[in-house]
Amino acid sequence: MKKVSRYSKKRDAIYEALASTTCHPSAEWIYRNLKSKYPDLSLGTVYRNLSRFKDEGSVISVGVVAGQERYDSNAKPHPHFICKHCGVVIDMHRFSEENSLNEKASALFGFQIDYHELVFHGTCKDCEE
Amino acid sequence: MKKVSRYSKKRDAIYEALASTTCHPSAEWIYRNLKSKYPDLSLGTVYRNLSRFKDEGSVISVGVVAGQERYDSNAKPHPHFICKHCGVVIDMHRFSEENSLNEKASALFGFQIDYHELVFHGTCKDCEE
DNA sequence: TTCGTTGCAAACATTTTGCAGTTTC
DNA sequence: GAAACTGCAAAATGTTTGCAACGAA
Repeated sequence: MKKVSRYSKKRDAIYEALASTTCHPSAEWIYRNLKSKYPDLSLGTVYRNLSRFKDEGSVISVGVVAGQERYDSNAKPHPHFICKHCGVVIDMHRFSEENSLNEKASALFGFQIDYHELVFHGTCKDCEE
Repeated sequence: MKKVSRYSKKRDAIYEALASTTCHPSAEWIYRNLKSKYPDLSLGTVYRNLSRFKDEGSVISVGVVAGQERYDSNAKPHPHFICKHCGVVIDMHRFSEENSLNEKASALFGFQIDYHELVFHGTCKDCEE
């Protein structure tokens, strides 16, 4: 019953576009980014593949910013910072304060916890003036 | 230039509906909840007032769950748990592990941080079987 | 009477989907 | 050749908005 996966040049390109930026793009950003190289690319294909990546677990969603879902090819959860002015999404890797949060939360509340999201909101350096 | 605020029975009812539940409802949930008591209530009014509450700071957004924005009348940020199966959103008050996260993040990265969101994802007790 | 608030429906923006044609294997 | 994949455009979904009627001060 399982669907066999077949190679697709565009799927590779979509993943590559996502993996080679740190800007946590939206589906539309990826679409515009690839449109010049693949003029017949369709937005539906971008959505379909992003959805597939999420199912596979190779891509995570950073959440919805200004109405658009934003994606991250770094599936290992890590904190993010979102600027309330320009909407930029910035990784906060080295910030590993929260390694044990899941266990603590699980112990306290008894939920079965897969992962957590930690998102800081504020003003980025470019928007400070 | 500032708009004077006038009393509105429906605005009160919308806030009250939000404040008297712990389910972090969507706009549509509030609409359905009030529809029997206010048969001529319109969904646009719910959205308009929720948006107003957010601007005033009396309500915060918990984020978008399954395509719908979810609201919380407890404007003091606190962690949440979201079940990946049924979408229930649960407060995690007593969990205050993260009081100093903002300062730490600010010191490390230099951003001006207003607040953060901490959301755990997993399976709630009802969906475990 | 003024002008903030609402209902309604149309407009909007993002995402999903059906289908026929294309590509991979 | 079978079935996965895609383009396209239509549909679905959640939210916003314009406008005339309504209601609070």
